Amino acid sequence: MTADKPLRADAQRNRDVLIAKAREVFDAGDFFDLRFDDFARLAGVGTGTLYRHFPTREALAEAVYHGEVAALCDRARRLQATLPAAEALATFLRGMVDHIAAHEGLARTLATLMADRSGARAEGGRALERAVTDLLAAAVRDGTVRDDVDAGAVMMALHGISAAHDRPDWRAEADGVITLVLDGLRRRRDWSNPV
Amino acid sequence: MTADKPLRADAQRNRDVLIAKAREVFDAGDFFDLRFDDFARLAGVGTGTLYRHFPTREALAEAVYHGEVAALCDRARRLQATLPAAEALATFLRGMVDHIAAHEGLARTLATLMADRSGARAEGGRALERAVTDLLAAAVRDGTVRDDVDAGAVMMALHGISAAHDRPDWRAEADGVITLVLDGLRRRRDWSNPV
DNA sequence: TGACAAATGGAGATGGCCTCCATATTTTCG
DNA sequence: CGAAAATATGGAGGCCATCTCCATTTGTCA
Repeated sequence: MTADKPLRADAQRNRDVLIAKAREVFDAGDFFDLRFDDFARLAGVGTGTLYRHFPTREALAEAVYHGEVAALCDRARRLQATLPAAEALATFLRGMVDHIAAHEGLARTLATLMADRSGARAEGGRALERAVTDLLAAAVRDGTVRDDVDAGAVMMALHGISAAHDRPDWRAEADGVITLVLDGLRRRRDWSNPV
Repeated sequence: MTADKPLRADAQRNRDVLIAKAREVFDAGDFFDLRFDDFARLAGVGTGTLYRHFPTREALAEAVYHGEVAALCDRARRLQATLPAAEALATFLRGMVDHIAAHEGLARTLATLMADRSGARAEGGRALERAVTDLLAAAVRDGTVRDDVDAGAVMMALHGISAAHDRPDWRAEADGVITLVLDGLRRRRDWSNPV
């Protein structure tokens, strides 16, 4: 999938600088006040270079998004390797809310730029869903989480959280949703499914 | 709020034509393939007229959105006046899903255009929430719906539904969510809150 | 009906987006 | 190592969508 061609050293360097600068500007929420050409200057490259690497604003957004997703998946894997399953899941989800809260501008900018028919968005979503599925599966194997709920539900909750960013007290509600989800997932003796 | 100034007759006519044509083009999903000036031609007015009424694509989107919200609120009020409360609520929510399903292009276009800091979006959301609140309150008064859940939860569900439009079998899932919500709202004898 | 106000439309200025290519840098190979 | 080939760079300039401006038309009011 990402096996295109090995980039020349300087090209790779420029590409990385562009993505890093983009994340920075996205996060600050300043991206739409900027001419695309000026963004090139800001990153210290010529416009030609910018356009070769990223033909459109959207392409740039997709690259940033891709990196973000990769980092999150990585984090999920690391947590799963070092913590008990249930704890790994909880830590990951709570961390997700922290992450969204800390990078509101980034989330908003990415959402705006990829609102229209972005294959990358779907692909990233799937990658994240796979990571969550793994976390869940481990917890189910542990016996700490019920086995009749799949990752889709959790993903919808996360999606809802990140989409509702303008709610007055978003943070409290988001934490509430996560608590609800974690609580709901816990395996327990109940009326319909006695353990 | 909308008490600016009475428009001259021809101005009002042009404005209406523009909004109607915009809704049509949005719905077909063709809006982003169009030069803004060409849209003016398509609606049968000069570019000057277009720009006087709607300085930006976003302004046009907000006007369409506003109309859409007004129609939905109207529908809620009409249902509330002619049906038993619980039925009115159910019909409204189901109709909401139908509406979103039938106007996918419109929903997508509006979401794209108003993704960025749109006060109109927030305002429309509040108007819709008020309508749902009224429907709920009536049903609570009837005794057919529990009284410890507010409209916010329902709004989040609707929001999630309209945002997840690209899911493979969106329709089934959406219906599922509505069923879940309606079911959850029904007043009943249960373990924690005996009636 | 006349006079004033409001609205129109489209020609043309403006300025952002993107291409193109002469030059510079990296890599490969003798 | 040095030269040739391959790859990448940057920014001047063309192109075209966006938006403004105003001479003309249309509606309103007395």
